[in-house]
Amino acid sequence: MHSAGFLANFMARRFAAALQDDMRDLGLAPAQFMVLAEMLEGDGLTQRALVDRLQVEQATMANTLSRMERDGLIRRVASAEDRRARQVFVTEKGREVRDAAFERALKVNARATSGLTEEETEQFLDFMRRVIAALKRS
Amino acid sequence: MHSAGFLANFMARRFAAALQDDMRDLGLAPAQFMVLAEMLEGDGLTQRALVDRLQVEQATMANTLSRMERDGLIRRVASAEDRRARQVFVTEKGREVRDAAFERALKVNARATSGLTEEETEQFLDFMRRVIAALKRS
DNA sequence: CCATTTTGTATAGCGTGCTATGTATTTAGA
DNA sequence: TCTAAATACATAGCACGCTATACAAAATGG
Repeated sequence: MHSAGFLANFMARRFAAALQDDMRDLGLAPAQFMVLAEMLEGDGLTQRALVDRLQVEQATMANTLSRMERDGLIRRVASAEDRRARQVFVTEKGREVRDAAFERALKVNARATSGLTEEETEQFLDFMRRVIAALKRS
Repeated sequence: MHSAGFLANFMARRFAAALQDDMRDLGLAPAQFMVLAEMLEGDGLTQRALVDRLQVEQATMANTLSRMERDGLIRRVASAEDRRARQVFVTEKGREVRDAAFERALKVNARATSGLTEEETEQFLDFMRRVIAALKRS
């Protein structure tokens, strides 16, 4: 019925919509949650480090961080070692929101794969990784 | 390493990037290609019909069609039977661009699944459909 | 037949992604 | 050392997705 590309796009939009719905009351958008989640085990990361981990372009991250700073979820502090860089710190509000959001994100993932067995879910993740690898730019 | 949601998002972006790269010279963006492809077997569809087929919101489609009309890929004509509706027709330029784009889209899909066997690819598509179904709004 | 509801589009406003570009700082190399 | 390259970030501008809203036309129900 539909191509792999179409399904991939549609599935990603369903994931984002589910996350957005579940986090609506927290005032947290999907990409913003990813940033907070990435700093669960320590903040103070530079924008560059977040770009590497979350696999988005530098400009995309800069804009997402601007919105998060505007909303009081993070603070950006000029780095002492490298004056070009700015370290990102999660605010108290950011931490509170993250805790609630994290559980909901786990549930979305669980719900998404609720129609798959454990083994199928593993295969599914593996397939996605292989497709991503195959699409790496030449 | 990454959740299903993260991988789904990343994979969809890789698909879109691959399509965009390959169609850059045609001046055709991914969502625009989908519209043209959907009308391969006959145009004159209303915006509503395209929304149903391509599974995006009505407002998203309206905006995409506006850009396509601006770029001379389609024409929108007020419907005779229903004066609310506008039928979408592919222009000559749209048809030319579509023919070239279609082959490239097939190649992107082929490349994406080149690391999977035929059977794995079938499983992969099935998994995505099941995940999409599981994420349907309640 | 007329009022209400439904349907088809358009628009505003926003988040997220991208490329391209500019600027400052740091690093490397001649 | 001093210039050139690389690096970190910001900004502009665009595509595309969404929700919310408005409006006109069609369909429905009393």
